[in-house]
Amino acid sequence: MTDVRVPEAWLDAWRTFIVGYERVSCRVERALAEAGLPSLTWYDVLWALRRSPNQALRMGGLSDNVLAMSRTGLTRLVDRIEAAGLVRREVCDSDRRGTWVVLTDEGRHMHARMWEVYAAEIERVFVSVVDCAEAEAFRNVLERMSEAARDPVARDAAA
Amino acid sequence: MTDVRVPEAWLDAWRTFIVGYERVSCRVERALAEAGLPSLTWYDVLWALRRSPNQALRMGGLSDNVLAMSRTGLTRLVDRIEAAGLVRREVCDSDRRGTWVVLTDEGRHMHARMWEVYAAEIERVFVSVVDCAEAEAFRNVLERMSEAARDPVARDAAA
DNA sequence: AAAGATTGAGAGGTCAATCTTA
DNA sequence: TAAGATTGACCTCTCAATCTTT
Repeated sequence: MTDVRVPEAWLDAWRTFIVGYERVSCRVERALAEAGLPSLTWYDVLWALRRSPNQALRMGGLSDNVLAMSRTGLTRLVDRIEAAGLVRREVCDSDRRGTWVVLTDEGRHMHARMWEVYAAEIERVFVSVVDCAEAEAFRNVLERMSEAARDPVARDAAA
Repeated sequence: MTDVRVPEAWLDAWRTFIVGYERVSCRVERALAEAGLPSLTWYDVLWALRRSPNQALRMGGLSDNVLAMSRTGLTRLVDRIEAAGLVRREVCDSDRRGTWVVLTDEGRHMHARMWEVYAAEIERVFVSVVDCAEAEAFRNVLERMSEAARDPVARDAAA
């Protein structure tokens, strides 16, 4: 169960990380659902577009922003979001292989409504229980973890 | 984009949290897959059983341990893990409505093999980049967040 | 009637193969 | 031939309905 490479103190923190993420993200999803709004997956797409130059991105660019989703999955996701009228696809003139995904007015409005709910939850589960110095230390730790997770998985590292 | 309720410093930390979790969990999944081992979902089940009194739990008890999965989803998941020979189901004598899920020897062995790989990744992305005091502060923050996320979503809070 | 668990139908995801344009 | 994006087949998860036992 234990292992010399992962001392108990770090292991406890790791478990709390996994469980904490689950609890917190489930809570946000629940709040959105109860408000009759789409899920966080949709939010990620709307957010990525909202902050882009012309509130538009090509599928590839969108894929870079929406983690935890394959390119294929993103195609299906955009299909649904487009069917809901929140984005529209446009052919890319400079490179006709590409497709632009453009945020519509409805999409902008939906993003705002979702942010209302999302922000309220972030306030409750994070801002209200963590002071500024703690938030900074938290961010700092997570940035190092992200960085350490970036490089390729080391196979036969000992060889 | 910004909101008075969520100051920029906290919002940055929140984004790093979401992205960091994704990166880190993807890396662990990748390491398991490349070692030809099952996913973290299976690990959670094996781990919960491994640490239980008789290395056995009823479906309900298992469901409490395996977050991020509905009761129904757990039934299907256990179907597959059982088909792989890592657990077996047994009727519960004291309450014949219930089902025991029992860890097999193969299951114990698989858990150990998976932990090898999992621990190596935890070491790389967490232990090696965070000191003990930081890990403790990290755990502390996440525990407060978990706690804040626990109570029911507040509807009509202002009413 | 309620609790423990499973099943059928459907939503959403992935991989490999495909289509189109560069 | 390679790159951008989509499609087909398949896998996994969820909700509502169901079956069995209390």
